[in-house]
Amino acid sequence: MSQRRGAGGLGAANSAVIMSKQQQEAEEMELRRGPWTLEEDNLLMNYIACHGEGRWNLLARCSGLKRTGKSCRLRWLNYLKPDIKRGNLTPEEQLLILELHSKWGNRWSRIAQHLPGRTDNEIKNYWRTRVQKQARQLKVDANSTVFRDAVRCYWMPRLLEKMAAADQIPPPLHHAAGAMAGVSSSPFDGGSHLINHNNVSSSSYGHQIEPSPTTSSASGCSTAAAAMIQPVPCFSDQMRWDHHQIMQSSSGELDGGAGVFDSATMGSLGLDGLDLGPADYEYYPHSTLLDYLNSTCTGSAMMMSSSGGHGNGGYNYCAGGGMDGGDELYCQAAAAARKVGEWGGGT
DNA sequence: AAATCCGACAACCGCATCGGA
DNA sequence: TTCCGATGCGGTTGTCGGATT
Repeated sequence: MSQRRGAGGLGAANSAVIMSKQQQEAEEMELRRGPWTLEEDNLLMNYIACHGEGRWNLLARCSGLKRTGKSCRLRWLNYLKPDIKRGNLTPEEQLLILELHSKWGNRWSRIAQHLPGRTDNEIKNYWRTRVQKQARQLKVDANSTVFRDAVRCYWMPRLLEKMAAADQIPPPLHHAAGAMAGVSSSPFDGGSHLINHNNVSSSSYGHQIEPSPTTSSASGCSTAAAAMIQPVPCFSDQMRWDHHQIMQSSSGELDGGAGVFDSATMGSLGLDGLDLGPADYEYYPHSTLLDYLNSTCTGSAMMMSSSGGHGNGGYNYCAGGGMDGGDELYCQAAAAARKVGEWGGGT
């Protein structure tokens, strides 16, 4: 790393002629680069404990650290700060990231503001290593409509499923929880009345959510979902609204381009990134994201294979039949609405 | 057991923005 | 108004450790 850093990020043409200010500083002061040592961490923490955050260049000069102010700031914000949350991202956090990214794009710091204890760097890495990997394997652009909708209609519901499962909602009900992310019979009721029959009060997100008239067992969503919703008002409404738009659109807004994905890709995908446990397979006729995409592309055949039974999966959103071209990519709405009706007792 | 591959993460870079002189 | 330093942001890459061959 340090070798590359030694050459800096300068273009080859410039590097021989122009020396950046930072490089000059580095050479003059023999600034350290690369991984931080324990001693450096201690120095930084002690200095901040005494003087507080901020004025990073001053800190760098006065603390005895042979680092740039930038480097000190980054080390503190991304690693040493006491409220940094460690460990894997929870399904709730993943879901939030997916949703917020669909809203804001690569505004990592903005997204991070809604995930307490998580840094923009961590979120960015998650996106690149998990989400973009899926897109690469599917041979679609991560920012494409196709992929975004696949994420929304396939990935998000499963994350919601996991959250619901964590709340110990029985399978038929947590199917409905999954469906909540994908569809609704109206933009704002989201089928949320279908779940949380267990009246669970705990939240794996780490903060307690007071039951409200809209999140109670009578009409609310799962508590985990509710917890997730808290930091971002309109989150669930936006999601449901998006799907309402999908449902309302008979022609679909996709312009195709996805086609049917090849079997090699399909075989390579598995459940990468989704982190589902073995028990989850029982309920998912679409075991992969690619599966989902293919099903939306190939129209009725796959979709209808599951249209008959309870408990055989809630993600065959395709209404099937009567679609052509790009429409086939976008067929989850009607069937899903019916599924929601089934799981929810057809109310 | 060794070599290679790959995913995850930490860290750096350049550029943009902000605020004070 | 302009300049300049400080800070923040997003993109990129090196390193490390575990998995696979």
